[in-house]
Amino acid sequence: MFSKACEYGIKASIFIALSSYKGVRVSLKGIAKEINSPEAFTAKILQDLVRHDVINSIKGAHGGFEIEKTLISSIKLSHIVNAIDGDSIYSGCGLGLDTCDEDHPCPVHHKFKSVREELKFMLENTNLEELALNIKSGASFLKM
Amino acid sequence: MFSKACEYGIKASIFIALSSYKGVRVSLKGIAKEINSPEAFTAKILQDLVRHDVINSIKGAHGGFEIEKTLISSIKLSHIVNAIDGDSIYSGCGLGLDTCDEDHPCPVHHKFKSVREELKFMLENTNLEELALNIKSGASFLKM
DNA sequence: TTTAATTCGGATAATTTTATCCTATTTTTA
DNA sequence: TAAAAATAGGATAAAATTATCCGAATTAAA
Repeated sequence: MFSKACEYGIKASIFIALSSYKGVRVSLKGIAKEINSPEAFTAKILQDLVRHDVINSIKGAHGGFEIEKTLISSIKLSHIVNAIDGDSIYSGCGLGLDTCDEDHPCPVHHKFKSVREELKFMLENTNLEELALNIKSGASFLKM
Repeated sequence: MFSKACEYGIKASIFIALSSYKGVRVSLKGIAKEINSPEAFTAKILQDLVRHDVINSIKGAHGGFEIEKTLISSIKLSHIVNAIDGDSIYSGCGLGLDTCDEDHPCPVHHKFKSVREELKFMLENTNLEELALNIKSGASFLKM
C-alpha cells in the first residue's frame, strides 16, 4: 500500500512527536532503533520530511529531530504521505491509465471511488497527536 | 496501489473475457495492443494467470487466450489480484510490522481497518462479467 | 579551540520490479 | 510432412526502490 520509505516516515514522525511532547530531541540512531528501520535509509527520509517542513532538524552535538509541540496535532498523515510518496495513492488511476475520470473512467474507476475517498479522508483526518498518544498509552506499537 | 503486473493482469483479463463472450480467442499481441502494455512482460503475467486457472491458453496456430463463458461471472477481481500480487494489499500491515493485529496493532491499524475491508469487499464482489460489459457498452475504457 | 556528536549530501550497491530477447514447444493448415 | 502461427520459459537487461558508506558541515561542551 505504502512504500517502505513512507512506512518508515510515518513511524519516525510518530516517534519524534512522542519525544517532542516529552521535550526531548531524538537522534537518527534513536529513531532507527525505535522503529526498526535501516539507519542510513531512514536518514534520507527524515531529510525529505525536514525539507517538507513536517519535522525540524537541529545539527551538531545534542542535535536531532523534533516537532514543535503546538504543531503536532495539526500534522496529518496526508502531509507525511504526500511528502514521501506524493498523492498518487489516492489520486492516481487504479489501473494506471493516464486519463481516468468520470468522462473516461477505467474499468474499476467507480468501484474504487469509495475506497480511495475513504483512504484520503482517513489520511487527511488522522493527526500525529492521536497516533503518538496511542503509542504512549500502549494502545499501539511501532515495531515487531 | 496495485503493481504494474497486476494492472496489466486485470486489464488483460477483462479484454479476454470480452472476447470470449464474442467467441473469439485473443493473442498475446492483440491483448498487449488493446491494453497498451509491453508484450513480453504481459506474456509473463498471462502465464501466471493461466497457472492460477484464471484464464486458459491454447498453444499453436489459431491459439491464444480465452475464458470459458460460463465462468466469467464467477471470476472476481480478488482472484486476479491474489494470483499476481498475493493478498498483502488488504491483509498485510499498513506500516509493514511483522505482527500487527488487534492485540498488537500498529499505529494505523484501526484507522486502516475500514479502508482495507472495503477494498477487500470490493475485490471479492466485483466480477469480470460486469467489467467486461461496461467496456462493451462504452461505459469504461481499457486505455488512454 | 579542540573534540565529540550530530545532521547533510553525494556516491554507490543490493534488491525488486518491470521489461526485453531468444529459443523451444505445440498445433493447425497447406 | 513441412511451414507458419502461437504460447512457454529461461536468460538477461533496464529502471525503480531500498539500503549502505563515507566525508563534509554544524554545533555544543570540555
